Amino acid sequence: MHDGAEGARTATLSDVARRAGVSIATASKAVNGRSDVAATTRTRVLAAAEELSFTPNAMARGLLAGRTGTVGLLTGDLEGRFVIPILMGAEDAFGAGQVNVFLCDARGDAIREQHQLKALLSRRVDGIIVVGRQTDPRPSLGQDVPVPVVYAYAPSDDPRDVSLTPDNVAGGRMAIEHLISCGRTRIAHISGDPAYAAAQDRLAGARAALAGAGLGLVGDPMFSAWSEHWGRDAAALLLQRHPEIDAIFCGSDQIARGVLDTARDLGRDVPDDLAVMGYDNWSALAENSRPELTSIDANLQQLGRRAAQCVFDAIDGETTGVGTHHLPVRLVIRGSTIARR
Amino acid sequence: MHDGAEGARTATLSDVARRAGVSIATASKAVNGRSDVAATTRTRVLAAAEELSFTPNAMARGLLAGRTGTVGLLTGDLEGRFVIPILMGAEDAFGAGQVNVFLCDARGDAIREQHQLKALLSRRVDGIIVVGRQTDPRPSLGQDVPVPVVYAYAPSDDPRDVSLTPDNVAGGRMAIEHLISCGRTRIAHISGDPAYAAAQDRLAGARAALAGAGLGLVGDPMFSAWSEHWGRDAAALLLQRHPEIDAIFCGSDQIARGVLDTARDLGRDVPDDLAVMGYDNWSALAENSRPELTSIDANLQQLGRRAAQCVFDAIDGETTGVGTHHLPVRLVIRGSTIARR
DNA sequence: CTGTTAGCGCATTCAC
DNA sequence: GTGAATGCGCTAACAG
Repeated sequence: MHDGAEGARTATLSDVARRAGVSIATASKAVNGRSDVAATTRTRVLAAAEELSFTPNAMARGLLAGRTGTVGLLTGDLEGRFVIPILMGAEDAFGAGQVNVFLCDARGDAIREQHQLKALLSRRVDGIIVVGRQTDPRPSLGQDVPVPVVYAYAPSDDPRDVSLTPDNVAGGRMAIEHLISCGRTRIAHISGDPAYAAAQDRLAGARAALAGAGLGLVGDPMFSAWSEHWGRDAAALLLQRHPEIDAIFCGSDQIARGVLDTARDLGRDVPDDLAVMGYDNWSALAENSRPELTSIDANLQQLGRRAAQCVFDAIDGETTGVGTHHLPVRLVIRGSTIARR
Repeated sequence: MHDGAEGARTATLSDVARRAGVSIATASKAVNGRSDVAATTRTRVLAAAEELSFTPNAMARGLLAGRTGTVGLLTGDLEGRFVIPILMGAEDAFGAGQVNVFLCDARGDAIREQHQLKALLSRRVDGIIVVGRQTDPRPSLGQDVPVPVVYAYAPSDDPRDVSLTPDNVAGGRMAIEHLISCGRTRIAHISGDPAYAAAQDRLAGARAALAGAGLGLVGDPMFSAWSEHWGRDAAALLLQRHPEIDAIFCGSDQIARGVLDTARDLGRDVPDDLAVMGYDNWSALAENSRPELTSIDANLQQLGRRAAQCVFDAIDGETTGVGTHHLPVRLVIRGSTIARR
């Protein structure tokens, strides 16, 4: 039980020193494994520390060192599916290096974000990762933040900042190349909100790949919402208008799920008669459909780790190239494009 | 840009004091809004602070105060869908009270958890929330942690600890009561892994509600995995064996999605011919099915806030009752149990 | 090898 | 009202 009012504060180094019968300085050296301490003294100190369950005060340490061993993770919206894997990757990378992470959710509010930033700076974090929920550029925190800042997923709108974002253009290209390699030539595209850079980038990649193969999209790309409902409705319209279609590249797994639903209703066999691709590789959706969904994975956890690495490097003075870095994505093939046998 | 090597360290209070031509003590009082400072002096100090963009060092403050204004969020698995809303709720509740949150993911490893705990204590967090990913009891951190600990979602196995977990028994009861109120009497149950307390608790609640209405479950409850695939397979078997069934209560939304799929294949109309209920109210699934899923919501964000409140109270010495508290859940009615008109 | 001294940045006595 | 002094817990110089 933690002590409420009475004595027993948590032990300090001077408690340990007193109990071991040495000076504070010696105790410090012993605890920190410095070499210039007699072996016998060291064991005595360590024993005392153990008995008092001494834990060094990281704040006092940080005060001296000028570094705190903490970083801030500033996110606009924890709810977003994409933020979590990035968070995990970053926490993982930092955790291995004895760094702890402050989590701040600004809830998409710029004012709140300023408060959080202020709080992080007052905690003297050694660096900050800003995680957005879309791949559209977001406002920079500015150039006068006294610690390194790295933007993940949503790049900063200031090219002087360091930003890491998934390569959606490459993703669109890979998707189409995969479909073509499966022998498909009459390919349509159903995506989400056209205001998203992600939607436009994936389409651009898709178009480039099609053009490279001397092909074009069947019909106009269809944009609306990133939802299953839209996927169903769009597929119904599309398949009615262009029954010759042999593949649909979807802008998200949710949309793809809807497309699968409609294909089933219309008696179109997937993948033999119609190949369907998703995007995001959201396993809860992609691995539970009938058939399972081929998709593009943005390697977000990896992206989080890379962001952490950039912050580390920047803290050590090694400056990562500024600007927006587009990180590679990955094709995950499942039954919706290639029949299982 | 943050300064790499050269001068310009972040300003300290003594910088502010010097610039304002006052002593450190006076500067401190002015900055902290203490009353015993002349108005003119205060404005002068504040101006100086502004010009130097002075940010008080929270560590130095914490060193004096004995409190850090930080708490640890120790989770076994960030991947889990259930921990995120809890995290959000807690972060939200703390954020309002000027507290910052350390996020630690132990990745389900007990050793790692010990390390993380040690790190949090060394950072002198004022309290800790332990978030598990299942509602099964988990090992206690022990009674000798020097700060208050609250367990969220996964309760501690030690009754002397404070634990907050959703009331799955009530959830099961509410589900059945809703189905009965919809006029259903031949109700079956398909759930996930029977080793989960959640599965057993929901079933127990369901049985109690059925018994209260003089009813029983049709067939044996079916257990396997928390997946859509299982939902599809189980429903097929169930509806073949017991075609008279008029409602299926599912242990998760994923399972319910599978059940809906099979119902469609078999030509059973939902909800007229067959009512289907999910559990968890996972909106990505529940709001995108055809029809949309009635489900039980565990109010996890609320649970996170409550956990934060408990930690706050404990820090202030007000001890929340120890033991496991079962927090209320909520019925969310959609088209899978009541036809839209 | 060990202990003494001097701060890290700040809030709090208590004299003036 | 204001400022000099004290110390939170710890580490880095030195001096013994």
